[in-house]
Amino acid sequence: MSNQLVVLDTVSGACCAPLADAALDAGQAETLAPMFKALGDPIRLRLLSMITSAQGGEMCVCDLTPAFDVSGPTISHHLKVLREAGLIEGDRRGTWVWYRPLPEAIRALAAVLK
Amino acid sequence: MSNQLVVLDTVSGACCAPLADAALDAGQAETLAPMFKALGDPIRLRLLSMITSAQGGEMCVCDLTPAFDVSGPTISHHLKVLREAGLIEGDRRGTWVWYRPLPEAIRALAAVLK
DNA sequence: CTCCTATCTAGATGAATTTCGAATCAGCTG
DNA sequence: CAGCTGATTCGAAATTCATCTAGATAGGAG
Repeated sequence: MSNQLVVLDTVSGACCAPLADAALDAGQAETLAPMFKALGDPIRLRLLSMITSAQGGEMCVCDLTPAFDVSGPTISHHLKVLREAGLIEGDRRGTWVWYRPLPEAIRALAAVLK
Repeated sequence: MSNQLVVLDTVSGACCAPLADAALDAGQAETLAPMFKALGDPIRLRLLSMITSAQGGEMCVCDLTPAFDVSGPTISHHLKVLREAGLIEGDRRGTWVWYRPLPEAIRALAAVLK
């Protein structure tokens, strides 16, 4: 049941002390960096903000794609990056795919910064 | 006196509403993404955490470099990325260069995430 | 002034990223 | 089943990135 490599507690969303309190060790940095990296693109940042602020708590790809000047496959790629970073999750419901945020992960990032 | 393109208020550290409150516009995303991108590397994340948690509020490059397995120029490069992202600043004092965090910028990122 | 140390800059290289069009897959509808 | 629409995957091109070595620059010590 226990996981020996828990760095990000998916229940509490906790991971590490705030930056100002203690330096991250290499393992914590390896866990957190890919999450920040996923936010390091303007399209992905807007995608996450649209999904996170959506009323109903989730958003259809069909509503995300037309908000950008890039192709559908490119949006799909960026959503995959956010998904693999553990920041969002999505599921198909019939014709459409809906994405919602994973708030514990986002909270963990916020906690490290402050 | 007023600046028409202020996205990040360097006095208050404010920038944008939390992700959950409103979607970022393209301009805000273009401003914030490079800052998150700078955090998207494990070495840079550790550098920032070491600098930010340093007692005295600043840290010498000579104490940062030996904590990593990469060459001096590589550390110098990563410090430059953090500097250009507006997350840290540094100055030479005699032989050594000292870096300290820019807390308004870090607070702005934290505010967006929560 | 000359040497030594700390840091940064320049240039090169291999790996990763962004993006697209084409092809594929999932599920509806007639 | 055949055809349509939404979304993802695939493969390729252009760009960016992390890292190194070598060399430059800044400042202190003899």
